[in-house]
Amino acid sequence: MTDRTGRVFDALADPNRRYVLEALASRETATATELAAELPVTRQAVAKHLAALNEAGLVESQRRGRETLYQLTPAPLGAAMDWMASVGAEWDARLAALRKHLRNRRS
Amino acid sequence: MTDRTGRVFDALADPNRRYVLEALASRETATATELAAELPVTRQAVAKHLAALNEAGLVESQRRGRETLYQLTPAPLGAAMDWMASVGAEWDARLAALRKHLRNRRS
DNA sequence: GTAATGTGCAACCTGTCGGTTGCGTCTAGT
DNA sequence: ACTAGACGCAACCGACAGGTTGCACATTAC
Repeated sequence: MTDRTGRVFDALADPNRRYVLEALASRETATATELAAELPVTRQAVAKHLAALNEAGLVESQRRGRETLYQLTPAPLGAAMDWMASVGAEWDARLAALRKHLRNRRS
Repeated sequence: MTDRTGRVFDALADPNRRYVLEALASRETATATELAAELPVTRQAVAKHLAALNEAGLVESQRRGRETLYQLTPAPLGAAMDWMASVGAEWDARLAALRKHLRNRRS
């Protein structure tokens, strides 16, 4: 798996970061101060989270005047989902093989 | 989102833990000492990771004699994927609406 | 021009996480 | 019975992540 996918999971591991993603998903765009108003942490904490999300490629920033707007970029979610799906699928295949094997032995 | 999904992301955030999952996906079953042999850490470290994975519902343990076998339980991955899919989908919908709005304004 | 608003940066604190070491226990082999 | 292998538990440690405070800088409003 690529290292980028690792950073996605790392970004998703924090509850506040997940809330930020949900908020951005329903909002088109938002500033750090706006998001901080809905969370029990300071603006700087939110700014750090946004930096982490940006590092993971989940968010893009765009400065307009004195405020910087953040916007969701959900593409890396796909790669992460692919990894999970592959792990699950491989295991499912093993399980199916095992079941078949047991059925054959029993008969 | 349920708190259980949060623990899944938390579990997936560590590279060694992801390696353990991959190993279990290709192996049906494995012990902590076996897995530790393939990783640059001690058995106890792997045991802690397996405990975390178990806490997240991604792994089940089963003691047989003097060794405990670990086995993948990929079900919680589904819930985590659902969360990601919903965030991505909501954003996609917003983006589509924005595109339509822009196209209407331009015409 | 000046005050207010919004940011970014840096230092600092604290808890937790990943990891190790040490030890006691249980099971399997001989 | 005794030794070796596999565990679990607990204490300990270093590093880093999340958070706060303080401050300087840029941009808007009056």
